Amino acid sequence: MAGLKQVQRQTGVALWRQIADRIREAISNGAYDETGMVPPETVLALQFGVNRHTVRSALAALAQEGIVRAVQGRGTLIERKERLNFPITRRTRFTAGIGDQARETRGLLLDEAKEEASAEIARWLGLKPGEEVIRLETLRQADKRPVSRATSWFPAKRFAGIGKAYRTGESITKAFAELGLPDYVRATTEVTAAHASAVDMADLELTPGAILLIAKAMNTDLEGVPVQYSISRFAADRVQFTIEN
Amino acid sequence: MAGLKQVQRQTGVALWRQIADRIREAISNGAYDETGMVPPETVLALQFGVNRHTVRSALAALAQEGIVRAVQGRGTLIERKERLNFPITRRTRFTAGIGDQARETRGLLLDEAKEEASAEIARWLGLKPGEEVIRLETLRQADKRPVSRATSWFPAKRFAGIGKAYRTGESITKAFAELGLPDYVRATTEVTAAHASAVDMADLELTPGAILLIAKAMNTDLEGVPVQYSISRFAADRVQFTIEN
DNA sequence: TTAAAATGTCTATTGATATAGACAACCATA
DNA sequence: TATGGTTGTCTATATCAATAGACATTTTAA
Repeated sequence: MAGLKQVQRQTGVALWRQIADRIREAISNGAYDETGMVPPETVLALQFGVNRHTVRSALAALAQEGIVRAVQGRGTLIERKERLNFPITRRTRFTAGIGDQARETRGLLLDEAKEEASAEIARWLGLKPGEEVIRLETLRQADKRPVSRATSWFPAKRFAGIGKAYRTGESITKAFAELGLPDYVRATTEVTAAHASAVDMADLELTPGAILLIAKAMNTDLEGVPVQYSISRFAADRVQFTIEN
Repeated sequence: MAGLKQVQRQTGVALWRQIADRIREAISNGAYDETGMVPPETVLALQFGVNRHTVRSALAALAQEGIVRAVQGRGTLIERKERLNFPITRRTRFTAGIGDQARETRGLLLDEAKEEASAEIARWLGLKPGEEVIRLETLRQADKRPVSRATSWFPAKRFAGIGKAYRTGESITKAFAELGLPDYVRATTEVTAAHASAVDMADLELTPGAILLIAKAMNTDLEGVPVQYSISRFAADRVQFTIEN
């Protein structure tokens, strides 16, 4: 552990940020579960091969995120540690998927717009380019913590009023049900990862350099007719996807 | 586009690296396919709200990676653009999954060891902790470019000699076949994303700050008996996963 | 009560990052 | 062949990132 060069210099990523990222991940993976504390600053400095002040910068950033809390004389305590699991199945649903992993889940409608389908959206929804679609911008939370930002498109003709339905039910499943679609299935999911954009960073309360897990998904009704195409961005250090075959 | 603050200051990630990451992604997404060139430095500087010299640092980094090539008087040409698609299905296979997306695929055995199963590995493989397993460290390439680094565990009793079989066949599927297992299926896949470690960075020829897509997978034989547990790390800007339900 | 161990604060110095401006070198084309 | 557009190079300056050392403050436990 100590000998391994875990951080690199002159790469455009400050050492304190590389170290903060590694510690955040170690906490997520339960590396410090025995003590509930991060190792002392001097020990970390030795492990990473940097000055103690550099480690302090990293810990300050994590404290800013609310992940750790330093107590003079005692050490640096771990405040929060979470990684939600999302099953991706033929019947993938956000709220049901979280299940008992959170006490309270919410879905907030940030924006709603009716627009003409781009070539890509039209292809996914089986429409002609230019046909009307409704776009919803939603933010999903688990226990008041933002988990994902999603952009969804629906055929406007079939799902007029889905924005209002989502706002009251706070869930796509409920909104569909209210509009006369009791059931739907996941057809395809594409998963990628990327750095967060500035807006996603703000909505998901992330720090720069943070990673997003991105799921592009298409849902159909039971006849196989596309009903929704969505691009969901998840804070990568808070979730994992599970695919059961 | 121009008004959007796409980069942030004083975050521990240098502006030139943030810009390099965004341009690399834009190239991957085909944003500059019309011209085959990156916009002029002065235009990019305006778009990102930074000095032209900062953009030049970003482009120099991308040139170092072999993604672009600057030509004095003409502009900055796009050299390489790639994003492989990996279908994750009940019959997920690396080589077959790449299909015609690459001319040549290889699988190199970096290391092989017989060890006692940890609690986690034992759980995944349905063994008792301490039972012997074989661990393979492999590097998979497509057209000479590294695509993924994988660590795999196999029950040692059943698959003695799998290291040698992999070395000759350069594929898990072939190695299984040689050891008398003609077919196997993917049981579960867990997908996460994280920053690359120093060793993965070296093996996958990545730059710091780079993102990994991580797939933890368990394969079984047709009777449902676990035959392999693996942790594969993919360079996130070179691949995407597709899940068909 | 004391000592050890931990975090907090301050000063100083060096190198990397970012901005700014000016001009050279090169390419395509009107 | 002249011109506009583009990348390449140089100098200068200000700020951030990282190291180094010293010492204060707080907690825990001997």
